[in-house]
Amino acid sequence: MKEISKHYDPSETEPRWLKFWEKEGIYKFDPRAKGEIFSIDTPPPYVSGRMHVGHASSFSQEDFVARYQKMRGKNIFHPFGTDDNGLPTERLVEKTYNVKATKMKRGDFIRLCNKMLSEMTPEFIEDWKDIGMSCDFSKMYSTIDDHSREISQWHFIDLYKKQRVYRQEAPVIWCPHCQTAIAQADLEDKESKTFFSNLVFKLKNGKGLIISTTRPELLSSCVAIFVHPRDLRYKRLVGQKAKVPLFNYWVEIKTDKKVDMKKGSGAVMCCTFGDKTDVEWFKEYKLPLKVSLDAEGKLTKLAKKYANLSIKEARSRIIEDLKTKKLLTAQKEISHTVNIHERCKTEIEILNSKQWFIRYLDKKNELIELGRKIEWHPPFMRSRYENWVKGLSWDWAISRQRFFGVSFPVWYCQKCGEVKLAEEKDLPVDPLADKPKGKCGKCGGSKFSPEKDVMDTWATSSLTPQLALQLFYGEKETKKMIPMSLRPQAHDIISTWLFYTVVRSNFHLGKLPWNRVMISGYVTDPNGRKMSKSLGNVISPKVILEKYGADALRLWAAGRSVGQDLNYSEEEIQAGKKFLTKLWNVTRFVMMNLSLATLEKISKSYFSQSGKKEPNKDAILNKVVRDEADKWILAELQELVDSATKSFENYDYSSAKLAIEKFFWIKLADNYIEIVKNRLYDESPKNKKGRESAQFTLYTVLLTLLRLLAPFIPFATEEIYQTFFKTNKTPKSIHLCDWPEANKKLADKKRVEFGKILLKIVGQIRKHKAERGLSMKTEIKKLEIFCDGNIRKSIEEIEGDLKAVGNIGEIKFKKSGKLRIKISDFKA
RNA sequence: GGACGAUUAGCUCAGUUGGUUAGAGCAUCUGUCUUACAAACAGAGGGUCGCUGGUUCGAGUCCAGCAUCGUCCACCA
Repeated sequence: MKEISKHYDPSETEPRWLKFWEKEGIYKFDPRAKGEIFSIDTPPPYVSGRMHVGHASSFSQEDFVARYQKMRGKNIFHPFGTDDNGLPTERLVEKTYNVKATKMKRGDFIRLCNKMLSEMTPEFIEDWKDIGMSCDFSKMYSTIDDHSREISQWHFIDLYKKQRVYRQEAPVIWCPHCQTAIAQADLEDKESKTFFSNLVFKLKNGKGLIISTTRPELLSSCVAIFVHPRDLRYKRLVGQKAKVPLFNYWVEIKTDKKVDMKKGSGAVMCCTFGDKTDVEWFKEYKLPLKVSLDAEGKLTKLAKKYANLSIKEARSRIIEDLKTKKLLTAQKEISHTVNIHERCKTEIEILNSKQWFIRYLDKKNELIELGRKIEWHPPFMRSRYENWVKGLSWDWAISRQRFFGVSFPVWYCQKCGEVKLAEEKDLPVDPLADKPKGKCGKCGGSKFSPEKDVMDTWATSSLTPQLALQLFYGEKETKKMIPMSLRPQAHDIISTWLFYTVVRSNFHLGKLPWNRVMISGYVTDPNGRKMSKSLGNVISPKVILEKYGADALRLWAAGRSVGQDLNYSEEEIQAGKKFLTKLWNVTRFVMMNLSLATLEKISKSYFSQSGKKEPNKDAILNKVVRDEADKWILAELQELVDSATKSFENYDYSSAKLAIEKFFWIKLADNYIEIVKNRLYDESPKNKKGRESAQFTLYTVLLTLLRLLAPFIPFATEEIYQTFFKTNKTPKSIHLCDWPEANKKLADKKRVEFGKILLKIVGQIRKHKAERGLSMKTEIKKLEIFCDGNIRKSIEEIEGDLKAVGNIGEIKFKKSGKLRIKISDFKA
């Protein structure tokens, strides 16, 4: 027998098994392997710094499912990729190298992005390996590599042909900091303080009309004034004109129901563009376009003396001038919510510009219907999706005036402006470097200008099913593999990644991208607050891994039901580590009491010739297991297998974990082992059969338990399996073993019920001793049990075990309907 | 303003279709070296299940309303 330490040391075992799994290709995907395919659309994490603890928990949860399904005999497609194109990478590059993309040559900047990624990515991925993800890391995609660019461009062309994508000059949401158009989904809310100012617009008769606004800097963009049609105060003014202060031109007073009579003076100026309502009015009333803001968020020539000022500067200068000219009657500080760009937290503007859009507003109902066809775990997350789709009011703007992204496979004819698409066989293309083939289809022109914009990162990441599948499959087979089995992801990107993927899959293939989704919650700090750098409450998974190991981290992640937020608690992770120590000690106990020869003998009968099949149940039943206590724990085990399987089938890993843990600690460690201890210690010939029964039982229980635990704690279970259970006839890794099946012959409700009685008696003996401050070893001379005939019969069968566990001299039975015990005396 | 979730022991959470005395871990207290484990074990204390009504023989569980917290969305003049 190998010497084994008292404590389980993850820092020693985990790296060792990581290497082993990689070397043996345990998680490699083989499209031709046996078994129904279970495919997972793994979220490609964004390469920016290190893994977040939120990642660690949600990826662990995904991995529980993957490992379970693998043990169920499915052929698991569990790919891995990274998301790295777009603004966050650009911002990180700018920060890391202290450069500015807009001030550099485009090519130099892109080279810098690629350089940083190639340096960062390998280390970044290590974190995912370290937490024990069972992904096939041998083939990976990145959303900016040639593979992804080709697929993304191909799908753009597909959309173009299907007339789902269009280019149009229109008001778009614009980030002045990133200097690009962005999508509705890229917005966040921010509460901010500002001044609500009352401005005087002079009427023809010399009187003043009060307009309340928070955006006086947009005055030169004012194109109309609106009042409510039923507002009696202004009824006579409708159709008249008013003079824009400082800029002294006339705008018409119009009516619209969207005006809130109670807000400010009840009269509002419409600027192109201050907000979304302005856009609606602009379109509805065909108002003129007056652009007073440029791409950088500075005022244009239209603003005359305020040109080139920033919004903030212009605002205060205009306020000053209005004051001087007595055109400002009041100003009060208010707090309002503004939209900011999620990536850089800058307040957004609305600018008119030419952009590519994916048209989906006409498909809202269909998209809601599709959402209803997906199996949601947990189900209530679906309403978030529906809510989002119902609230959509802009088509999806997919062009970005940035640099590090997938380019559009598009040129424009210099003569007539017609779009010239790249040919599919040439993909991926860089229109800035490559030239289109042939002449303009419309006018026959042969000179073209490239599209400089790049695609929104979601336009590529919404194709992850295709990106992942095409690493292993051709185009046709990929189509067949969709819908995939599962999309796991966090709830904060339901309105982006999840929604966009549904959109793309529907437009390209006319079907769902996956059959079910599993939505994970957030990780918050111990006080339930979201972790963020500004709060300084971010916990790095690296620190947890070093201190407690991946298994402990995973156990913690398994502790919250799907979709629920998880607050970080070091105590809970410690509890996970304690569980591992306990598991280790139970294993040591079992192994100390099984000689190698016995192990071999039992192992032979346990595994059939094929080396992988189910245990020989009849052998267990008829030949080896004979004691009641053994049959009891085996009956409990069957119940556990049954309930854990049901939970996993329902994607309810946390219930499975709870049940397994409870069985392990309470039933097995605290009670069963205590009960059979003496039977194991007694090596006398007359106890041979009793001893073997216990040995066989312990072996069976432990190996079954290990397999149940393998999805949660892949490292510790592998260590134990490899050290004690693996033979040349068994699978080379526990992660290639079958998931245990409940054995109906061993399952026995009556024995489970009897177990409760047994535990009650043992509990009362322990309580008796504890209350008197006695050692558990103290001998009890006589134990009287008051019970009915049936129970007496069962107890008599385990009399030996019971005497041993309580160190009881003699057991007497008294007839009684209600179970109780009497401990008459004991020796000190 | 809308949608969704949460509210159960000091703390973190379980609690299946309504059914005996509402469970676990951590923390607290008492005891125990017991040939797996003192980083352990045994035992104990601790809860008006957010509030108010309703349905029911029976409600932590179902229904209605309210409150507090969280998330997403809308509002942004």
